[in-house]
Amino acid sequence: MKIMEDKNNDSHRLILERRKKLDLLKESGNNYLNDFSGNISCEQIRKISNDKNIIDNEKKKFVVMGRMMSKRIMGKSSFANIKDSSGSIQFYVDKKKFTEDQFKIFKNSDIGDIIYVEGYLFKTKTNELTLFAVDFNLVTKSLRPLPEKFHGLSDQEIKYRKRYLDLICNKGSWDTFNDRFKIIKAVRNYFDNLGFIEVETPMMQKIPGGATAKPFITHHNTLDMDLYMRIAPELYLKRLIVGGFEKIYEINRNFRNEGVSSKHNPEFTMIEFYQTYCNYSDMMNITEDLLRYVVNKVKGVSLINYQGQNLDFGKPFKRITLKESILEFENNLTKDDIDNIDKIKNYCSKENIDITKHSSIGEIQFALFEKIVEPNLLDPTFITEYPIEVSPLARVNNENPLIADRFEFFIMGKEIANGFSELNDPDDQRKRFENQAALKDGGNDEAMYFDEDYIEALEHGMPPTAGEGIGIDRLVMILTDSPSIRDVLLFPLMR
RNA sequence: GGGGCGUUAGCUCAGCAUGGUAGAGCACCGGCCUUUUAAGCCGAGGGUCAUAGGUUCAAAUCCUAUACGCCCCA
Repeated sequence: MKIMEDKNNDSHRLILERRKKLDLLKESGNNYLNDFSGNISCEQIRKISNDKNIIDNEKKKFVVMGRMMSKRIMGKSSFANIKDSSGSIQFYVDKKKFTEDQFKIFKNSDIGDIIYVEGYLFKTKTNELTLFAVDFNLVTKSLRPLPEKFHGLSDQEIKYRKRYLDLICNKGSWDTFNDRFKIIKAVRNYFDNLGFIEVETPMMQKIPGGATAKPFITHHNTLDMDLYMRIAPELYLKRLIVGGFEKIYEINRNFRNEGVSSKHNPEFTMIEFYQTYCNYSDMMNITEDLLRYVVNKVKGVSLINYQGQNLDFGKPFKRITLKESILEFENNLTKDDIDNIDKIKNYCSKENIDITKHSSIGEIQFALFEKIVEPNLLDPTFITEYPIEVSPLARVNNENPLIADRFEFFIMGKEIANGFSELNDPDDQRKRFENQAALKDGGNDEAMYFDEDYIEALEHGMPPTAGEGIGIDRLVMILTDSPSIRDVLLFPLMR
């Protein structure tokens, strides 16, 4: 671990050097200034500079504020760069044009300081747009040196732990997070435009439901009761459907007490949305339309590249059933084999697929799918016809009682979304919960809890509804070409 | 849980196979420098080589354990 503890001399010396400069500023009452206004962003300046009358016009002065990122002093003339959230611009300091005090402040300023620059625009010999400074001030002293200017910050651990440094130094990281929030905004826009209402449901739940996952447990002192951090908002959102809402969504955090990997963080962001008088097929259409909208909104094109693989969101997404997908990726199995419990078990043991926790054929088919198909689903693909046993909240199919009206959606081998026609038969839901409770008693700590209160809500009548959850972090990974979920979480969990 | 890789100056990295006084660039400090842009030139400072043991006359280097991180597998 390379976390700075300031116990060595070099770090101390660099900070002391800057503290001395801060003391000088304090003496002149010039430290930690506030009350600035009238500044303009670097991006705005670049736009304005297209007007030829602005260049070399000493009467047109602009104020820029931001962080000083580089500094080149050459005796009487100096160049430096200032960066704000919109970009950066070079400024020029002519020693003769500054008072002695002004130049002293400039000379004593360090890379990383927050500064104020006022000046007019001109172009250098190399045609770079530059602000000719007529005034300069140090607004906020930076007491610690920034990482190296050319290579930036590359220590993965410090990038995650001290994200602010990563954001200052690495344009790529900045752009990724900028895109992340554009994506979330585009998703919201999409549903708002369709007349969906954004709602909020509990993060702390007495009974964690809506997914098969291990929850985090916490405790309320005054009430002396244990509570769970939610693993999904699903059962509360469906209570709202019972209550009369017809189109709702929630974008928020879920918490799952599971392993940490490049695809999993204990807290992650999901959107769940529900619409009455719809089925799972409508949800697939919405998903396809939504992704096309978001990709175009954020990237401006429908063809993107993820880790070397081209992904075309413009063409129709593939739709295939779970069993068909197994046959597609495994030539040694026939359609009949998949439905034959002995043959499929035999195959799994040969392929080292762990099915010790599973007994029913549906569970084994699902395990087989996860192992041999899922990692190979590179292009955007819907998988349909999920076994009923692994879909305890989904409506049973009319023709085939062994499958649910459900789909999952994959890109680049990652599960991005899961949606289905909602199970609104309270008696069927009770049986499904009973099965889950039995699994839990049997030692499966990811199985669902029995939620009597939710059954009661269904007994009041939930209109036919379809719903879906989309993993926002994974979607952001795809759209920002990020290999790890930690690259799209501002502050990923670190030990 | 198993395996592989990594941790050296504030930052980016050499050095380690074959043990022998700790290196560079950036940053910082001093000097020179009027259109630079990874500015340049001269000079100076800055290290418990992740931690703890071990082997050895001698360990950043070899061995063991631990911590933290990254990747792969379960």
